[in-house]
Amino acid sequence: MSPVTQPTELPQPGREEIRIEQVLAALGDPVRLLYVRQLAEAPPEGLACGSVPLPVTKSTRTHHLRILREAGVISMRAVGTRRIATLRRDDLNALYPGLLDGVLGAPH
Amino acid sequence: MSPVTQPTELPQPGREEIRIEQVLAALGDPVRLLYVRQLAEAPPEGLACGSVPLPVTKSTRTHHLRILREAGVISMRAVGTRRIATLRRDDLNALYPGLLDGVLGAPH
DNA sequence: ACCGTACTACGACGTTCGTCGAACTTCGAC
DNA sequence: GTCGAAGTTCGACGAACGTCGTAGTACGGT
Repeated sequence: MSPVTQPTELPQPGREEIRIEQVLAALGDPVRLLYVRQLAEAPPEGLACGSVPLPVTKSTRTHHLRILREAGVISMRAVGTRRIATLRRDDLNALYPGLLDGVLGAPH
Repeated sequence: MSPVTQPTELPQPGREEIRIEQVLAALGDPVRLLYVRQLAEAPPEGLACGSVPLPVTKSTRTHHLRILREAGVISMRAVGTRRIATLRRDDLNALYPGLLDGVLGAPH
């Protein structure tokens, strides 16, 4: 069979579908903000989801990552059994210039 | 007696007490974001709370304004029976440069 | 003194949210 | 083929949230 490496991109909103309320609500949770902060300091081509330490269980982590993804804050692609996450910097900067830097620059 | 005009400032966090999670969560609600957007387009010296149209009742409005105030997003002072609200632009810009503009510049 | 306006306080309610554990899927390695 | 590692899904639970109506406070005007 031709098990060609699929698109592997998990469903996410296009740039024009991103809504500011959802982005802000997604970033408003301490666990998710912690995740985004660590993701922002990672190499440009992303990070395995599980490699970021979080004070919650696996299933709760999945829940939070989904909210970030559906809000348009992060992108996830499947690589083997892993998920690689990246910050959607370009989209966020284009839509809300300054927002991301303002959030990431806040007192840790 | 000396009914000197009191401080009239309602309790709010000092600049150094403002927490980014609270700010983002406060701005993440549609009703509150609507309020902040209208407040941002108002004259620099603020707006009477009740003069901003919102699709909720009085008591719900009070609730939301308190959340915005306690998060450090707005400032309120009493003038007669009215409350005048102002955006804490200086504090927010100093703490999270770019954030406020990013949020306010978002598609209406 | 009275009344109306502007707002706050207090329950109460239904809904959403964050959390978890257990069961399941998928993939890679041996 | 079997095992383990990485994630997801599915209830379930308590806590927090958004909403409302009623009652109460505080101030200004007449």
